[in-house]
Amino acid sequence: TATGSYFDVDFMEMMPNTSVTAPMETQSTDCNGLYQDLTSIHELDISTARLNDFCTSPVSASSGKPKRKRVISSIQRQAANIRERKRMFSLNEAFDRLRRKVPSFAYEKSLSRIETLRLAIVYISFMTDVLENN
DNA sequence: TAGGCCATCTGGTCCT
DNA sequence: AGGACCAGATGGCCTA
Repeated sequence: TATGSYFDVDFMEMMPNTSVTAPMETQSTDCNGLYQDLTSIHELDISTARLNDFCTSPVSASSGKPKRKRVISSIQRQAANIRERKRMFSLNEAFDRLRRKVPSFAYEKSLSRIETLRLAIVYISFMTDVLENN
């Protein structure tokens, strides 16, 4: 395939409980309006990739000069989406590991990400105090 | 029903 | 050139 071995990984297999929604109007939909599984992207023919139109963004943040938008095909966009999902998945794994290290009541519902971070800060501060006072 | 949380998409920027 | 990272936008789900 034109997309290489990266797409041999079926990411959705790694996240069986992840609900896949199609909130954006730009997402692919099938004839029933259902979300098209992006993991089948490796089956797409690269020759069908459509380049986005060129256009200019207002101003480059670094140079201040008008800058051309990066051209990205729909195939590349889908690949970037998959990479982003994978990145967020590893971020959530890290949150889960942190959650397990932070004291909480077992009967409580799982800490949210922001709660986990805040509790971790408090916990680390507490443990630091304990160490310094011994 | 409003608000919090989350998953996902997207485009911009940085880095290799 | 392309991947990683990031922040904003959007929509779904859940709970008070």
